Amino acid sequence: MSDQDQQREIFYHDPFNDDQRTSETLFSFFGPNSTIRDDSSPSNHQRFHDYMGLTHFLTGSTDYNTPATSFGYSSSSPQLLFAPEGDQKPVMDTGNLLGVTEPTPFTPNSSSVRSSSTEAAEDEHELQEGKKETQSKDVLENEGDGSKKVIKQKKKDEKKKREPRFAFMTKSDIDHLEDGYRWRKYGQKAVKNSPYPRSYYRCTTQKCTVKKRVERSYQDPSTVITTYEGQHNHHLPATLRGNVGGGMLYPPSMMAAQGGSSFPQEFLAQIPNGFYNFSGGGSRGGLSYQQSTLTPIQQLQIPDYGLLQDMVPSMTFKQEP
DNA sequence: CGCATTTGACCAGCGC
DNA sequence: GCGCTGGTCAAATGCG
Repeated sequence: MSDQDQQREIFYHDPFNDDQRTSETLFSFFGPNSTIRDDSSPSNHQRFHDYMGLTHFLTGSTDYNTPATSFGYSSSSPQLLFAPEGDQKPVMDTGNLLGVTEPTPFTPNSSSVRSSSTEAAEDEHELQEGKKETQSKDVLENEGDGSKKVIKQKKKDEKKKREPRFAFMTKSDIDHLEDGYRWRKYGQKAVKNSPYPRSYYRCTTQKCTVKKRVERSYQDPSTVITTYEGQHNHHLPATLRGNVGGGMLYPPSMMAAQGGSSFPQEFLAQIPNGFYNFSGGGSRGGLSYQQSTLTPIQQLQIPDYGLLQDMVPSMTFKQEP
């Protein structure tokens, strides 16, 4: 994979609006001039409303499964690389917040544009998902040739199913960021053209099929790319390392948000002046999590929030049958 | 002892 | 058809 490919991996853009939007501040409510807290601005209300669309897309509208539970609680910054599923793949990516500047034009149904490793990997992953399930089914059910066609069709059908999935990038020394859930590592693979392996995790909660992949960007080793797949069908583990809901894992400034059901708003409100890099962290041992420090990521280029306005409704539509 | 991690093997999809 | 690749499995191992 070329460097270009690697870069593509982390900056998909709105397929419909790249040519219409200003290049200055995308995702402006996270930006340096963020006014998300300014309730006096009607436009901000609108922005907020739209963000909730995004949130619901990500979470399937389950409060306990907000993106915040995935990245807000981590010890690193939520630089959202929004990777919705579906053929259109309108991936809004703030991955280029990390110093990548040129927006990548997105053409719906354009496999060439989609051919990032992340995207491809996700597709691959999804295929594997269907594969794995059908694998056993094949063994159990496919005794004769007659059923092969049925199995194939099954695979096709399953291929269409996509778990809600999103990715984000964080600046962190820690590969596997705490997010409040318990994960079991079930695999690790070397990543092509990268010295850093990709790790595969599965939620340890029974009947929860959520998975995540964690890999470090070889271009920026300080950047961790985390991809979540699926939605938790449970709340945060009650006794996670001695902390209810893993609450102690997060900086006090984030605590208010965690307890509430309307976390996304509060979570966002907790992030003043754009994306931040939560450095510091804590001990896995239990209560010894120290308060994270916040350091702004200077090289951020915040995407135009207008992207969201146009993207979210359709994405929400796609994701919530 | 129970649980998590490691790691080599395996499988299927894809491109050539 | 073959090789490459990503994703998963599962036995072995480590750890508290």
